[in-house]
Amino acid sequence: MATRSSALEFAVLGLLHDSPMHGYELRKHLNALMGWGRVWSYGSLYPMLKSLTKSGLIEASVDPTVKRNRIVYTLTAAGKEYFADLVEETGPHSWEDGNFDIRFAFFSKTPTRTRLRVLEGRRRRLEEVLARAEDPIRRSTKKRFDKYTAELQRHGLESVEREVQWLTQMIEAEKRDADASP
Amino acid sequence: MATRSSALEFAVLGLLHDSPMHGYELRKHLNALMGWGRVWSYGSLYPMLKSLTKSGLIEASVDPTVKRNRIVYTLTAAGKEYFADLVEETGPHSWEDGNFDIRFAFFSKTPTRTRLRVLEGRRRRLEEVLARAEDPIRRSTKKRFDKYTAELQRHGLESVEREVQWLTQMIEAEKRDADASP
DNA sequence: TTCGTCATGTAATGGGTTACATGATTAC
DNA sequence: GTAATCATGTAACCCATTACATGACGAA
Repeated sequence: MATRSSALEFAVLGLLHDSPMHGYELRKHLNALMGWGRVWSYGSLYPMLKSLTKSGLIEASVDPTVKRNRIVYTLTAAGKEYFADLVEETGPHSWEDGNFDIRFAFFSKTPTRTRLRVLEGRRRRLEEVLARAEDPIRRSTKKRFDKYTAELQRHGLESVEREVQWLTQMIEAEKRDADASP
Repeated sequence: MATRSSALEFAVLGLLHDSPMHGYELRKHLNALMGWGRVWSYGSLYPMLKSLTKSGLIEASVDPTVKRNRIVYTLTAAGKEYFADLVEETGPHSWEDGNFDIRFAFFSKTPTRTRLRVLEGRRRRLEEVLARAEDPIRRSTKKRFDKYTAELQRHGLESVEREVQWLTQMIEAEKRDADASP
């Protein structure tokens, strides 16, 4: 049974799902995947690889084809199982809020049903944010904001609205796909 | 001389700049200010208030008008000075990247020149992100992404582009204001 | 031969959260 | 009288970063 794991752990397992890699390579892929935001340092990556090895989710081996000091990590059967469990997690207090981007990045390894749960869950929570912000009771009692604070608020809500729209598109696409294929 | 402080510290000082408050109240304002994202817990707020008190940047006092167990904090002269220093910080390795939102939230307490530096700095960094992403050399050597990863990438870049546009608007508004007033 | 980048790691620190503990006050 | 919210705090943990340290390999 998989319980809340860190973003990095999830990403490492997800990447190793495709093919074995060594740490340095892994980090490059990691940062390419997430691009703009989110950059992980070696100071967190290498200890994570050690810890995952110790718990048997990945396996370390030295690549014999190169002289270089490379330690290649492979996902074990237990690791695959664990990752599959993580991917299914969508409970209300799950870690999906702050790590939606990573979850989305590994949607190709996520069952369609779970994909929909994740997308709809996020949309629901964002809509709650919008509802709270537009609540007339709150608005009237709320302290007056200065020019910049108000603009920050407006811009933030606009971003949230846009993401809701995007999520809706993604959800519709998922549903079309689900209908099209058995 | 003020060096890198935490987001919470900055926000607390900024809020107390307006008026004295007690912890509970402070947290509500904090979370209203940032709204959607960023929520701080008491577990970080109260220790921060203690530490700021110890370093003399804020002053604790018991509100005599209420029986309630309230400790009201006031920004000291040293605290004002320190905050002013923090607000000026815009160096390349400053903390402005991950905390742009908070800096923006307190723009009304930031000199116009510094405001422009912060806005333009952020725009420049975001434009670098776009440039890297659109670099044809990188694009050709880059590993093929699956459907979802590609969409994540696309959506991320779109958001960045939109923020660049927004920043440009903000910058223009600042310049207009600067021209209009002495 | 020197510079960039590949490659792996550790120790100290940071900036928080979670869960817990306590109790007063207000609204129903 | 009881539930919600006001109000303050602490201890343990978490997930990461920063700065440092080491060294091999390839290209100019």
